[in-house]
Amino acid sequence: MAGRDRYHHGDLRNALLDATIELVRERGAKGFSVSEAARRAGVSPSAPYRHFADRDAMLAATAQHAFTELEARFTALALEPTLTGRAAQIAVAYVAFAREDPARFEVMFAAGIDKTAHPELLDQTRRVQTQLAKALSPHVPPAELVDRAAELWSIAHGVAALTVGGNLRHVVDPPRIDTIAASAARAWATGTPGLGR
Amino acid sequence: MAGRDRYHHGDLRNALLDATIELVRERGAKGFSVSEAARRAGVSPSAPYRHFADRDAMLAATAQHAFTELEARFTALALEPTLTGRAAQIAVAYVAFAREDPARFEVMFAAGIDKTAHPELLDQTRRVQTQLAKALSPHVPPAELVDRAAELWSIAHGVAALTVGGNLRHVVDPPRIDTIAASAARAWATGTPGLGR
DNA sequence: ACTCGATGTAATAAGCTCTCACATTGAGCG
DNA sequence: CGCTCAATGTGAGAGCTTATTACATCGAGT
Repeated sequence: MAGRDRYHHGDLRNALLDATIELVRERGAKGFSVSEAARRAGVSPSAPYRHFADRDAMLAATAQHAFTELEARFTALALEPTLTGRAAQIAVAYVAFAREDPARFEVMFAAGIDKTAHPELLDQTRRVQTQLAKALSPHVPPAELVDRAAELWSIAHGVAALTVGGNLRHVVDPPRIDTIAASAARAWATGTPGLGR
Repeated sequence: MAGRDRYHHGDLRNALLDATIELVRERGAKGFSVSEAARRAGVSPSAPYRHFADRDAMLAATAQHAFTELEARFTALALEPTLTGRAAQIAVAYVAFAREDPARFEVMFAAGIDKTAHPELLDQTRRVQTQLAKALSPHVPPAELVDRAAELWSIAHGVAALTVGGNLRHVVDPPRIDTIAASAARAWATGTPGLGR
């Protein structure tokens, strides 16, 4: 509770981050505004600027939080033993992550944030790549790991991005999306030369 | 030439579309503004509203133009005979299209346009899907065509989106992107059960 | 008790989207 | 040849937004 109507909010930064993702859910990244987030947190329009450099920084901080959630999702997977099993498992988990909360995914990849201006986000993309490489490592020659991980990421990301972007809407209906992700990943793993199973 | 300083521009709609894509190239979709586009076309800030319902409609019209360019790119392909050949060829062409002019790709997929509010764009997505299905049709059982085409699109789109979004920047360097696209598509085609080559 | 850094406010400049009444123009018709 | 009308462009303005600046308030330590 922490008594309302106090001059100092107490946890404004987090309140603003909550308001941000909520706003993106309601109106998309385009519809997000610093002012409205401040309004919802019950502070003046200039208060957020004590905690974030600018509008983009608020979205970037939200994106970073989303990236750590994705990271956790991956580490929580009980990886299957085979390459095809893992590939499908990872792709399905990635797509599920995106579809559960499209706003999260939008902030990470389609909010127009310049990642070179927010190095912490570049770091997060490296971590994703690293996690995928680690999952593949038992089944892929070390020299190919980077490329194979990028390929798997691309497959999962492609299904996720096209889906949440509404580009497959009149082509594949939602329940079948998981099937598409699993099937594509499985075929990729099966056809990947060099090794696997 | 068509004499300057005339009250009526003569081809304002097209001039605005040119200004739009140019602006997106310079500043991203987020940085695009109706006012600036009008300024560049040499008309008042309200003139564009005679040709487009709102800001989104300008971006949507630009996106539609981009979709027709992609369509043309596909029809111009001299398709290879094998499934793996075609898959790689299509994926590489798609990624090349995205990388040649990332602004075009951004407007199509990451400008935050609500495609359900612009049915002509939904149509365009269906046409992409259809073109891919047609390319795969000789090698894939009809019952699977829709899903397989969506899978190939996802693979190509994943590589393209991650790349132009800067998410693979510190992982895979640009020249190798084509390799990734071709390799992923080839593996997918090779491992796709049911048929192929 | 006092001070000081952190956090919030008020006021404001500048820019944007979109609307509405009005101006200008060219094309077709009598 | 002259008129009218629909299309196209302008000007002014309402209401929003981002971001800055000077000022206010508060709590944690000394």
